[in-house]
Amino acid sequence: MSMSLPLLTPTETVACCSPLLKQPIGADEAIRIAPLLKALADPVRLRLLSLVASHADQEACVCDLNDAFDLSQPTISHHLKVLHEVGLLDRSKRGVWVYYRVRAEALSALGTLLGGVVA
Amino acid sequence: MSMSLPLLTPTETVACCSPLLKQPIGADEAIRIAPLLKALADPVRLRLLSLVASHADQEACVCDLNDAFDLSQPTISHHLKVLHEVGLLDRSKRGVWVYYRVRAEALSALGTLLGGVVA
DNA sequence: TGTAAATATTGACATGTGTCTATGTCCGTG
DNA sequence: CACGGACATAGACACATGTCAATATTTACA
Repeated sequence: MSMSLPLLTPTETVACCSPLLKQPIGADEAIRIAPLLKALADPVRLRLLSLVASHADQEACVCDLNDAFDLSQPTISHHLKVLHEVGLLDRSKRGVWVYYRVRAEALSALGTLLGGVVA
Repeated sequence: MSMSLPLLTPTETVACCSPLLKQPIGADEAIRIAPLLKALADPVRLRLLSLVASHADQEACVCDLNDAFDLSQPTISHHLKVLHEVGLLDRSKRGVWVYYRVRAEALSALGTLLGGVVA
């Protein structure tokens, strides 16, 4: 957290468009970030995240998600677990149902790292 | 759209897409984007990308990169190939040396997809 | 209490991935 | 032309990952 880099040479300024590109990332930092990207780097999980976020109240129960894929229930459950474990999805149980919700801060932190700008 | 999206590289796909959270991403779209994230989802490749971008002129030759890691030369070559194949690194050979350069648009497109904002 | 529904966990399997050593290819130089 | 250096490719191997069927767990309700 919190690396402030005040003085930039012209070259550095040009290079600057994302924290990743501003300066060499540390080995430990890379090890910490990679699992987040790895969790996202699957088509099913990308769709799951997007589906949950697009759902009413930005949350969805597993029953809704299962129907959206041609995959077994345990497989969906597995993917949700992966996203939850890296902190991209919040999980709350209400009765028999389990609801997942996107942790937008986590996602946008990743986006910022890569240098994106919201349209 | 939907005229013909057959021949889009992963990079092109990301470049034109709305943020992941605004609407459910399509299955085909997810399949094209995931490889980009997968290429990034490795600590060594994250550092490679960052190192290349931080280098003078935003490009680096393999000889420089090899020294920065405690890995064999073929392993580094492999990772660079992965990053190159998804369009995150440009490659140019000059004499005996090969120089890699970050394709910043590709990265920032990904960032935008995830909803990040440059600080 | 017993049964059914919603999720999670387990175990198995095929496939993918990161790494290495060994070898190949391309290029400059003597 | 031959040699050496820079980088890529091939093959091998251990380990991780995505998927499923089977089973367990939790909860509501008759």
